[in-house]
Amino acid sequence: MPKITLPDGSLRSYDEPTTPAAVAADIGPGLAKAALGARIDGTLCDLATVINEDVELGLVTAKTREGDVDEDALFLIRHSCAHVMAEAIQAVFPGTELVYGPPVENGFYYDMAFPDGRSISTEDFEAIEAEMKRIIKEDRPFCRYGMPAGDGLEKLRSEGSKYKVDNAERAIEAGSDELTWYATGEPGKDWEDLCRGPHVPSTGRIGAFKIMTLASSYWHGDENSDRLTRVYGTAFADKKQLKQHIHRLEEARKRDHRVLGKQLKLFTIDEMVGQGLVLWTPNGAMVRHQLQEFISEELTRQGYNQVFTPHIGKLDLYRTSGHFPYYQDSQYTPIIDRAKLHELAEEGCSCGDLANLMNEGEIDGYLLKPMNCPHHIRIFASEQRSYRDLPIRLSEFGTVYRWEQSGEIGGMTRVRGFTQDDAHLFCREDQVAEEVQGCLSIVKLIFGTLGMEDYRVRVGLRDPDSSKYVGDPANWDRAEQACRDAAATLGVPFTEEPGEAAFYGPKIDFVVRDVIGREWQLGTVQVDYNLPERFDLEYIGADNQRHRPVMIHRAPFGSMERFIGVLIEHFAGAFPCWLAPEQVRVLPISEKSADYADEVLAKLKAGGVRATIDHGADRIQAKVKVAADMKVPYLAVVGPRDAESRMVSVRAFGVDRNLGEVPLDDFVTEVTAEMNSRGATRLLDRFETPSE
RNA sequence: GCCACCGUAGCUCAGUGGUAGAGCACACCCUUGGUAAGGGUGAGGUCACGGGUUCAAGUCCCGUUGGUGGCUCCA
Repeated sequence: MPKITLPDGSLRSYDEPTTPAAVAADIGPGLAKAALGARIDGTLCDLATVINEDVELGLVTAKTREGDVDEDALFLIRHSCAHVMAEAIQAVFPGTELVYGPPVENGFYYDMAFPDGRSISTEDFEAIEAEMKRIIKEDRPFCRYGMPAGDGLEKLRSEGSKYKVDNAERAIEAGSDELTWYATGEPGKDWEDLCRGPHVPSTGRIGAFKIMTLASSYWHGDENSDRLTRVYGTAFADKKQLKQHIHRLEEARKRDHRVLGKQLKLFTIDEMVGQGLVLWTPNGAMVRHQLQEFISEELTRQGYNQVFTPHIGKLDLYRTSGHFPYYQDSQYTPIIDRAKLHELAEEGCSCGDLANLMNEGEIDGYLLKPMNCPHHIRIFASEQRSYRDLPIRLSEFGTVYRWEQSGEIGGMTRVRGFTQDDAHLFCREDQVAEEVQGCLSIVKLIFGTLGMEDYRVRVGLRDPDSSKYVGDPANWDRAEQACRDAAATLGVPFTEEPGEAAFYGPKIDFVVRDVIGREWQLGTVQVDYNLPERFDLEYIGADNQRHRPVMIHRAPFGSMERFIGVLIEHFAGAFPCWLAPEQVRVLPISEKSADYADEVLAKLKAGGVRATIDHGADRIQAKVKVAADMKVPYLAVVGPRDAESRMVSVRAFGVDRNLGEVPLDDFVTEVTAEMNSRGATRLLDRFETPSE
């Protein structure tokens, strides 16, 4: 006699076991028709799930009662669409083995193994989609049936799919005593897939779908295992939502930093120079310069000392730090003396021998630095240090080089040479908490000034069951607490992730999303008990004994490349005035105002404003359009009227009208004030502007 | 590195085996116009690179290189 509580609090009683579908039908035919699935005590289920006890029941429809897209509905639709796609692909490519097909953010995928020699191309999408449409039109029910684990495994083995057997074995290992299948139609007759569900009631409920792209993947994510083909698709409740999704992808593309980087001439990447090596063109270099200046000023205020170190260092340095032996795969190969190479070649030394000689330290060479810390450590070690000197905070915009796999490189977010906003703090154990805290205050300030609130924070803690960590557990506890406390002060969501600490210390990471939804790690703050040990660092304590300092690595914005890449997207290329490469463009109405326009330009430049002038023969409409294309924050339009009254007519990026006339001197003063205050005061505040 | 797609003028792109195109940008001329593109003329290409098939290749095939999406990895 199940009693069912609905989301509005109302109660329905049944004399015998029922299903969400039946409850929906009781409530009304509209709901029965719209329901795609159910939430039973919060768990997403099929509409056909039998209810034989008291539960809280919610029915899943395409839209929530507030009218938003229901994420659970999308999950059901996409998961179901993955089945339909798999069936269609098997129909078009007989012999294809299925591996795993889950819904993911923005869609779904299905990993599959094509029969020998067959491969799928985007040209096949049309045929597959046609087959999918046919299956959807047939509106076949998704029918679930189960079997005891042993019998189910037997069935799968007899069918001969090693991947599905593997999936089942994993499910059983995880504690399932039953395996379930979903047939698209009649079990035993129609297509089916091992699946725990849930699904929409029938194929016809998949409103709109599209196969998006192909990728390769590895079985279990292991590159030494089978290579699989991954087919990505997406599905929505209706065509309109699908269309909106595709439109959003197109819009996102417009603010992609790679597109804007070209359009606004911020940077270029030249295949002649090398993959993943960013050339900062003047506009981008100016943005970077302004940002570095901002960061540097704050670091000075916080007691950091700036240093400069070279781009290479001896191999032995990185043997000591551990970078060379442990992270060889992601380094450029070492630089070895030419004469030495000739000599070895004459002795018949092979490449393998050479690698061994380097690994064993028999020959030395130089490494393009993969990290800045060893250099900074040697600066610390260059003098005897007293406890009174600590903390010592050495900062550098330090350029490092890493060998990333070619398929990974892209734009400014993943590159092979990049400049970190790096610093290393050397402190006493009792100073760790305060120093970690200090590292975060700059993050707050800079993210705050830039209006970047959309980031998340991960606190990486040690895995309590592992012994791989170096350092004293009591110190670890304190350092972990310091990281937690510091993260809490940021006022953004943070997660604690046990097991995610480095072996040498706990850390705090900052993660942001780019315009196409990919997550990127920006900065990090890491406590390190390992390197001071490896380099035998010490200071003299108040007790006149030698002590080991603790190191903190911190690069809160990660790299200038990645950070500015993300920043370009954050502002959609429209930088605030203080960061913009070109802050003001002077636009004379005609040649008659050329002299006055030149005077305006000269005054702006004298005030330190990055201003240009457009003396072209175009009409003012064209000049405004061209300046808007470059997203110049302020336009100073000057014509005979302005010259007469010694004013400029102001127009601001993003405001589609002439804001009005401002006396020339006021204009210069206010733009300068805006620049110098990094946007704390704005010229725009002078006008009544419509809210953006 | 793996899979798929792509690389044509400075930029964005059209061109599906038969004499390389458009818009914007650029140069010159006309226009001197008050807030998101006035008009004309012109210059600009080893169709990423290397090989092959063909009477004929931007177009088809192979290789290389670079880009994009994804996988994997990430101090």
